[in-house]
Amino acid sequence: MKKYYKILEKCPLFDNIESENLFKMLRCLGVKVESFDKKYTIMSEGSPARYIGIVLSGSAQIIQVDYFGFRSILSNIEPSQVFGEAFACAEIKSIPVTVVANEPCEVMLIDCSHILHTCSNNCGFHQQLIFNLMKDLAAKTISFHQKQEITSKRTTREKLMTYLSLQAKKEGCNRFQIPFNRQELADYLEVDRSGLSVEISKLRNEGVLYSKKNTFELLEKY
Amino acid sequence: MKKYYKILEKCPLFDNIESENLFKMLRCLGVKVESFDKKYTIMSEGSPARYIGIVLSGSAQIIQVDYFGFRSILSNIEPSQVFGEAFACAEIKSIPVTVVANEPCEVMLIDCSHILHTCSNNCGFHQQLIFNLMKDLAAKTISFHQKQEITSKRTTREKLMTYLSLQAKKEGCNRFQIPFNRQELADYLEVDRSGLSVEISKLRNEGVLYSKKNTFELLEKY
DNA sequence: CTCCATTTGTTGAAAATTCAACAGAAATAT
DNA sequence: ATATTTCTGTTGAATTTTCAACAAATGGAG
Repeated sequence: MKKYYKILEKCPLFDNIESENLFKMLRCLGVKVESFDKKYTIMSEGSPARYIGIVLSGSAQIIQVDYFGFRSILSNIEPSQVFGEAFACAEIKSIPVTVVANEPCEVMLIDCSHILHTCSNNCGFHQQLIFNLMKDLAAKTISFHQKQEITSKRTTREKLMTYLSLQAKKEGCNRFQIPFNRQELADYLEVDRSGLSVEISKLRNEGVLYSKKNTFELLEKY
Repeated sequence: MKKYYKILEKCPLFDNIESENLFKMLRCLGVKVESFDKKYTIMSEGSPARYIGIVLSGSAQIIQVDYFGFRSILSNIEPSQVFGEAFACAEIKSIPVTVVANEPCEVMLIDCSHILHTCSNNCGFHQQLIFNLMKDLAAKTISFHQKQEITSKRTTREKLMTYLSLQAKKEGCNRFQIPFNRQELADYLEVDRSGLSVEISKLRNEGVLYSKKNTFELLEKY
C-alpha cells in the first residue's frame, strides 16, 4: 500500500486527512486494489453501484455504448482521480456506464457502504470523507458543464477548437498532449472520426494548429 | 415562510431533517426569498458562486449562451429542486451558467458559506445538510449522464425519441407534458428548431407519436 | 372582438455530417 | 527484420442539419 502513497495523497477524496491517518482509515474502509490490462472492463454497465474507484496507475475511460453499438466517451480518469462515486452516492441499483482500462492500470476500490454509513468504530474521518466526496461531486458537475459546452457546438470544427482551447487553458500552455487517439477524440466530441481527421487537416493547413499524433499546439493565428 | 412548508419538505437538501427543526435551521442559515418575473435573470454567468438556490414556485432554466449568442438549455428546475449548488460547493469564483425564470417564480437563496463552514452555534444539522448536498450532487451527476445519453445521438429524430422515451419512463406514462416549447426543446436537444418541427411532423404522420403543444404521447407503434 | 406579438410548421437551398471504402503510416507481434 | 494489425488521413456519395424566409396558428392585451 505504501507505494501508492504519493497518488493517494493527491486524491481529492483524502483532502485534509493526515497521511499517518490515511492508512489507518483505508484499513477501516476495507479497501482493495485490483489490476486490469489494457481494454479490460473495470466496471460494466448494469452492475451494482457499490464501489467508489480511485485510479492508482494507468488511466481509465468512462464510456456509454448505445443500442446500436455507438460508443461515446464521457471522461478520462487519470491517477489519483475518482470514478463511480456518483452512482455509489446516489444509491442507485446499477450503474449506467462502463469503465474500461485505457492502458494497464491499478485501481483502488472502496465499498461505498463503508463511507456512507457511519462506521462501527465511529472514527472521525467519516465526516471529512463525506465533505470531500461532496466537493469532488461538485467538481465533477462543473466538468460536465464544460463537456456540455464542447458538445453543444454544432460543427466538428467548433467542437474541436472549443475542446483544444479548454485543454490549453487547463494545461496553461498552448502545446499539450491529449489523452485520446483519433477515434477516441471523435467519441468524446461526438462526431465522425473521418470528419474529424478532415477538420484537423484543414486547421493544420490554415496554420491554426500544429498536431502530431496526440500532441497539439494552438498557434498564434487563432 | 410557513407557506413554503410543503415545497421545502420535498427539497432533497432537507431530507431527514424534522420539520420542526427546519425553520430553526433556515433562520440559522440566514436564508432569503426573492421573486422574479418571467424571463428575468436569477443568477448570471460570471457572478460570484455564493448562493445555493431552491425553487419555491414557478420554474427556472439553467442555460449557457455562447460567444455567438447560441443558447443551450442544460436543465429545467421545478419547485423544491436545487440549483447553483455545484458552483457554490466547488468554491469557484464565478458561475459558468445563467439561471433564468421560465415563469414568474420565487426562489430561496442560501449563502453557501453558512453551509460549508461549521456554524457558530455548532448546530447538529450541518452534517446532515452536507450529507444531503452530497446525495443531491450525486443525483445531478446522474441526470447529466442522462442528458448526455440524449445529446450524444447523431440525428434530431434519435435525440427527440431518446428524450421522449426517458420522459415517458420518468412519468410512468406514455402521455405527458414537457416543460419546453419548441425553441426550448431544440435548445435542450441541441438541434435546429425548424428541423425539430419537421421531425415531429414526420413522427406524427408515421403514427409514432401524438403531439399537441407541449403534450406528447408515444403510441404503441414505437 | 380585433390587433399584435409570439410560436409553430413548411419549404428549398446551402453547408456539414455521416458512411463506406481504401491507402499509407505507425505500432505490435512473431 | 518481417508480417500483421491498428490507426490515420482522404475521397465521394448519400443523408442530415442548418439557415432564412414566410405562412399559419396561437395567445394576450386593449
